[in-house]
Amino acid sequence: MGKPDAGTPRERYRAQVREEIKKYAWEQIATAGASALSLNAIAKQIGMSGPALYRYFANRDELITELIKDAYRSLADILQDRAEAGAGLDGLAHALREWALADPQRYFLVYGTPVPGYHAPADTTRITAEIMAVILDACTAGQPPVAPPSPLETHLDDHRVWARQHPAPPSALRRALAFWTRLHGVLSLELAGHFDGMGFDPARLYADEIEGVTGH
Amino acid sequence: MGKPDAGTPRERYRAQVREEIKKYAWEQIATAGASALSLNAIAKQIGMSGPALYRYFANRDELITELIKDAYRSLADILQDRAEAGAGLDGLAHALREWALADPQRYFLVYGTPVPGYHAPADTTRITAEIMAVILDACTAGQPPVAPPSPLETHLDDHRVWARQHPAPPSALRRALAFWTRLHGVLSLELAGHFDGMGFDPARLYADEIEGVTGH
DNA sequence: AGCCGTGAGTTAGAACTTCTAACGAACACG
DNA sequence: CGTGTTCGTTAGAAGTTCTAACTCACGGCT
Repeated sequence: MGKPDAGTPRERYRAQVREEIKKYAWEQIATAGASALSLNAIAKQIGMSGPALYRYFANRDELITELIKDAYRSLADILQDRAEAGAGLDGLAHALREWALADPQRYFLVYGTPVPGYHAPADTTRITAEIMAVILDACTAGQPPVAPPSPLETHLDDHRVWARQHPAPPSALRRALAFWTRLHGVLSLELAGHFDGMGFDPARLYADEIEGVTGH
Repeated sequence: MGKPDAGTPRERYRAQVREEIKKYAWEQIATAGASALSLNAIAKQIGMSGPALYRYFANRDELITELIKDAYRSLADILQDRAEAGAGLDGLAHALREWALADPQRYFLVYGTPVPGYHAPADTTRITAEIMAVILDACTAGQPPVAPPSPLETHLDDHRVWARQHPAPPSALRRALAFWTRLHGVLSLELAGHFDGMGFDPARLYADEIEGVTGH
């Protein structure tokens, strides 16, 4: 007994078509990138003519925003699942890489080049907070703070609005940021193809950066 | 006396118009991103009608490729200049950040989301080799290799096609990669606005990452 | 059971885009 | 002073997003 897919028949049909639209949208994005996404092409694939899609999404941007939200959501879910399964910082890091490699364009939808005017909706900022909380948990669990905080760590401790009540010590704040920025650095360059033809194995560089963050 | 702008009058005029096209193209990219670049709009700004631009660029992609090449070139020039002026690894890092902040969309043109099909022309890979050489120089000059190489460092030493005859020791190879990936990690997240509303100062995080790479 | 309003899908069309084709005119060169 | 290359033009094809107006069928209510 799956979830009863609550709602009126109309609502259920509507949700179903929305999902089908998004399915073809993902296919297009995976093969040609988000900028090449064409509503007309999607409509043709589904079998209805052009403007019909505007019953389901106000415009192209709203569809893309929805896809970005779904991408964020799937990343947050995976990280939360792994964390609940007892994964440490390195487990989360590997989960992140698997998620990214599974669909590079999905990664770029979240962490890639932003459109200058675009402002993320409130939902996504809430999801990033969820992700940050998982990382902060893992960073706090890592090791007790022993050394006196560095200047940057005290700065982070002074401006911890982004940690949202999380009781992580200054060193954990720093490590969470390192986790995010360093892994993103390796990952985004790899996915963008900047390591192509360089000879070395990106996975080993990634693993080494993980060690650097977790403290060997 | 500046360079005489060699060539026939036709060639000089042609080069001049090409530059004007690129100028307006950069303006559009800076304000709306590369995906919003419109050849028609550029033509209108210059004062000629649409298809005239196709005398100067075969198509939209060729114009963008040209802009990417210019962006790469300007970054390489800046880093080489700073290196010749005696800048160390930290000097190069700050130059990189200044270059990125001066025009975020230019940075994304080089290091941002790639179009799945796109393959960089041979020119740009030569320019990346130039950039890598400058960084490797600075990494080698840093400090003598004392400790035995880590597993990753020996791996990099075994696959040093990307270093192109550069006599950098394994530790310098590792540091060059850290320079690239870690600084790109912080920088790209900052430019993409992912730090917005988080409270802390990205410049301090960047400076701290520099210290991590240079070895305090 | 039957009405009937809401919402889905249609076509037409406006305003864009890139890019090709054919034409005229201006310019540099022999 | 011709002459040919090249530049810029207009026309138009094929694509895009998105609006407007119309039909029609489905689902809820009496």
